[in-house]
Amino acid sequence: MMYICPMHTKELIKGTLSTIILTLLRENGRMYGYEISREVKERTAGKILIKEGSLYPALHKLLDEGMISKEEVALGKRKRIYYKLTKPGMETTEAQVNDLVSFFDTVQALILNERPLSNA
Amino acid sequence: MMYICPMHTKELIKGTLSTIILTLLRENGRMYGYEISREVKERTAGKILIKEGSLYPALHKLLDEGMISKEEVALGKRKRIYYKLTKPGMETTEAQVNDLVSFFDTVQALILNERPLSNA
DNA sequence: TTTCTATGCATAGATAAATGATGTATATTT
DNA sequence: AAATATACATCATTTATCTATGCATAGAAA
Repeated sequence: MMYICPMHTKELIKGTLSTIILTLLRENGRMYGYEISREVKERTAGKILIKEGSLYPALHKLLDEGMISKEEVALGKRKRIYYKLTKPGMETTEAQVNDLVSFFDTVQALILNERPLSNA
Repeated sequence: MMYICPMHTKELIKGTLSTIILTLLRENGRMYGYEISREVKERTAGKILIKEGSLYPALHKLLDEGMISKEEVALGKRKRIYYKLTKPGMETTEAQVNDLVSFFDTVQALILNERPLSNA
């Protein structure tokens, strides 16, 4: 059986991943990487699949930038790394969400040819 | 005076440009590059600015892929290159718009925490 | 008339984000 | 016992966009 993959979601549109991660952390308090990827898959009905090769580097980058902090937890012999937002991270999350939604609105208005109200 | 540039629109989120070009061509029949960049700037109130270094390579790629055709027009001593959609280009435009809007919806639902109706 | 701005296309090199592929390991289910 | 799920990691590749630069004509302003 073949899975028809939408073009734009094949490669996550660049710029959305960090915002997705940040908002999930804001919502859930703390999460670990694998958990994030599961939740995104579940809540988007499999439409968005974050690859490990994208997720872990993105988390490391957010950590380097001071947006999130980490806490390692032992799981028997395995480890799990929980992340949560820092204070700067909370502000950045807010800004990024506004920015992204605004961008989506702008592009949608353009491609769906929704003219400004003044022309309606 | 300083211009505060939104993060995500600084670099056009990758994946949106070709869709923008295609929809404008569908709407206007035929357009040339410079005209496309002007119209995008005008209709987005300057929020989206397509750079020449992005626009012309994108047009050439769409041409190579057979999505658009070109027609060179002499303007005195200058030239202007008009593009219009091919038949495959029309179908692709439709598909890309649906795909992009769907992706936007999915991401927005995720980051704005709009749960599926079944959970409401 | 000179100069600045707008029009118009083009390309080479840099950047960066996401992916694919691969690796290691433990835990759980079948 | 084998397959699948959990859990993190990294390297090399891809590719879309940007920056910077270039050339050239047209029109407006000074």
